[in-house]
Amino acid sequence: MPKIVDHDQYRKELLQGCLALFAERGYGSITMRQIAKGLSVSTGTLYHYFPSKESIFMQLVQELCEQDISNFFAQASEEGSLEERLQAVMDFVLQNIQKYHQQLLLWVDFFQQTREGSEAEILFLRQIWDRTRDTLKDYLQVQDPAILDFIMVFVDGLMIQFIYNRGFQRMEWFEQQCQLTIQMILRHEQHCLETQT
Amino acid sequence: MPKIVDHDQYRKELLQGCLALFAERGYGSITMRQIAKGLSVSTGTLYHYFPSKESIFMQLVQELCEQDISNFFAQASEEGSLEERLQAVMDFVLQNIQKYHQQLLLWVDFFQQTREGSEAEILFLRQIWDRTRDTLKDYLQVQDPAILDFIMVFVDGLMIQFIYNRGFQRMEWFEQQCQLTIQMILRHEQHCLETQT
Amino acid sequence: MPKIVDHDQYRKELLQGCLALFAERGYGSITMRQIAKGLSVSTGTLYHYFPSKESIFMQLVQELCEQDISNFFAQASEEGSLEERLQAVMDFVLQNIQKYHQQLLLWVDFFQQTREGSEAEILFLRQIWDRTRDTLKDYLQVQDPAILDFIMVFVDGLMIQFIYNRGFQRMEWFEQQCQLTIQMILRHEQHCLETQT
Amino acid sequence: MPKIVDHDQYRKELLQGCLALFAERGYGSITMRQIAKGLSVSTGTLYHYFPSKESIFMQLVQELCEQDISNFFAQASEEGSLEERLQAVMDFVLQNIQKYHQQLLLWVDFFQQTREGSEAEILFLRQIWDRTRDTLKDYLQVQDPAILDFIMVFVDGLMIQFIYNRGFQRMEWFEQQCQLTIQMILRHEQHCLETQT
DNA sequence: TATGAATGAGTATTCATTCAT
DNA sequence: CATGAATGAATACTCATTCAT
Repeated sequence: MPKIVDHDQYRKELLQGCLALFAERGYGSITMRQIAKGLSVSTGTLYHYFPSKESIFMQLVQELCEQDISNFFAQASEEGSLEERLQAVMDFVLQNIQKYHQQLLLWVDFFQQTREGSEAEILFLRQIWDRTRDTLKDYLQVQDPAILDFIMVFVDGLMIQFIYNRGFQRMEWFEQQCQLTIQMILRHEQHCLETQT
Repeated sequence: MPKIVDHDQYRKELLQGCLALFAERGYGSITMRQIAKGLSVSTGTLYHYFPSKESIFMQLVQELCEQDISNFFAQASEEGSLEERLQAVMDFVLQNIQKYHQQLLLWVDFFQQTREGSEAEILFLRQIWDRTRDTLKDYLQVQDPAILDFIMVFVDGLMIQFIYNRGFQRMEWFEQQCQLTIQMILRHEQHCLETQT
Repeated sequence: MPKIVDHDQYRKELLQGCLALFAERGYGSITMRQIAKGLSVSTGTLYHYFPSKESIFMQLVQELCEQDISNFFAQASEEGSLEERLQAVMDFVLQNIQKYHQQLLLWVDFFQQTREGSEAEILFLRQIWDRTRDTLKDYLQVQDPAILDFIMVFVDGLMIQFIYNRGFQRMEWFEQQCQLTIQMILRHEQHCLETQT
Repeated sequence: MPKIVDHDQYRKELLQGCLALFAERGYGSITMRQIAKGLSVSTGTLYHYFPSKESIFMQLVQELCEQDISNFFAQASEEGSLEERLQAVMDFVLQNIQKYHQQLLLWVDFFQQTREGSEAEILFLRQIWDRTRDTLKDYLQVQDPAILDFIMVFVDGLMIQFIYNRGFQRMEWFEQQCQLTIQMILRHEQHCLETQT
């Protein structure tokens, strides 16, 4: 009988601990020793659960994404008009803006690091991105893919603002931008309906 | 390798050479040896002009901002309707997407680097953002500041897409997003005019 | 002006120092730190002169082989009968038996290490081997390639004996084996001449 | 994985399994985890039966010698002329070249390992060599001990070639070398008989 | 001024070994 | 007996920086 440890469960716990560490120092800057120390395990143990630093990152991205999606559905009502659902999405983004801003930093850092990297990782991340988009599509029930992409572009742009301004930007500004965008989308949808008939 | 007597002038020339190198490999990944090689000087010479790697980076960011951002909208024609001018802005962005994407990368690197840094740098970048917005405002003659911010958010979001997709995304996708956004803005402006009266 | 060092000359000096270190501990067992320490330089300096541990080994093998050849010709007379020249070869081998035994260990160790290794290294060593054989061929003026291979097989076998017996085998035994082999080869050559006519 | 109660018996079975593993990857390269995996046991179990990696290796060498070497010439027919019997020996060597090449590798590994080791192991291997020579002597009925040693030197040299060339050398080359050597020995014996009378 | 040789702590990763279960 | 999680020192190699020339 081995030491009683739920390998998979413990791996996820370590992953959770990694989020804060990566966010704090960035993918490129943090070392495996620092991660191990931050998690209060040895480097050997770290490698027992993850084959490489890159793997930690990959698994972390996946885990975060899955959490995001389930967190969102735990909070958002599946009912309501398009406007209400757009509002729910934006509310969720604004509530988690701190967290998403960290995630964006992580992603960009990673892309810097693996600039000439193998296609496999890029495709993997691509899939996660696609999954998020599909979830968004199902929730909003918007048919036009361009609108979905537009929303995600907008949210990413918002994060960049958050980075640039490091919290100096007032929260109201973000809310205002969201309202503006929601109105624009609604008007666009309205217009499409009208021109169709 | 020019034999320039003016220390400061030569320093700036070296800095110019660094731009492409940093953009190509990222601050974290490029080594001093690679920079030196890329500039066709020895590491010793590099250290003669810059006290450290971080110093090169900081000076580069500053230099870039000083010369580059102010020219953002210098090219576009001052004539035409709002739609034409929005189109001119988007065309300009798409034409220079490669370049702005590099700058965004540099800035994110900068923020990673100065994560716990002094407020001075943040304010400095803030000023650049404001200047860019003012230029945009003058050009588009749009009164609503939220719209201007929205455009900049959108452009930043577009850059993030460019990073994520590393050229996998077709150019048409970017053009489509721009058209969508232009139409949304025009419709918004139309709506504002109608409700005002 | 750089620090005055003849890069290539110093590299060869380091290489000389490596011979003893490799021979003492084996290619697989010795570490780069130990090599650096043994050469009284830092690991950084070691990597300044050699790109990798494998490269040190490769260059060492080449250097040793070149030295062997030039040492041999410095000693051996180009004149004389086949018997005298065979004798010169065997004398040279026996005189350097200690050294060759170390080299053989090095080679075998290396082959163990790079068992699944890239073809490049194997081809490189192959070339060195071929060069030795060509030199032997020119010296002995023996036309039959099988005889040359036979001599090299015999010498390698002798080294294995030296390893197995670690000097317990008396020197006379080695001399006796050499004489036996020389006589066999001469008799073979004689026979070939007779049957040809 | 048999469930054997006899500790010692099971230990020997594990040892048998180790032979292929060591031969395949070499003492230095194989890890305890790989050995454990290859034997379908856990590392803990491995350490239950053997105190260390080195211990496995040493016990393996001993076990191999005990069972393998004595069977070296058991297969060959006891009838026939000297030529036929030499041919039988060479055929046997060539048939088992793969296996003996592995054993030679193991022994060289052993010598690398025990470079500064106790004399006991060396004497032990010496005995094996002597026993092999005695078996060869009985089989070939050659009186001259130098010839017997010569044959063994030749066979060892052949193995070294096998290692160096890693299968690149065609099998015909080995056969050719064997034929050459047989002819040389026969001619030598002939000569001895002639000069004796 | 300019060079590039030298440094050594630092990097991701491996591995023989231990030990709680 | 058996397991495999845990350890941490060790590995090959890197890199910002220094400094003699």
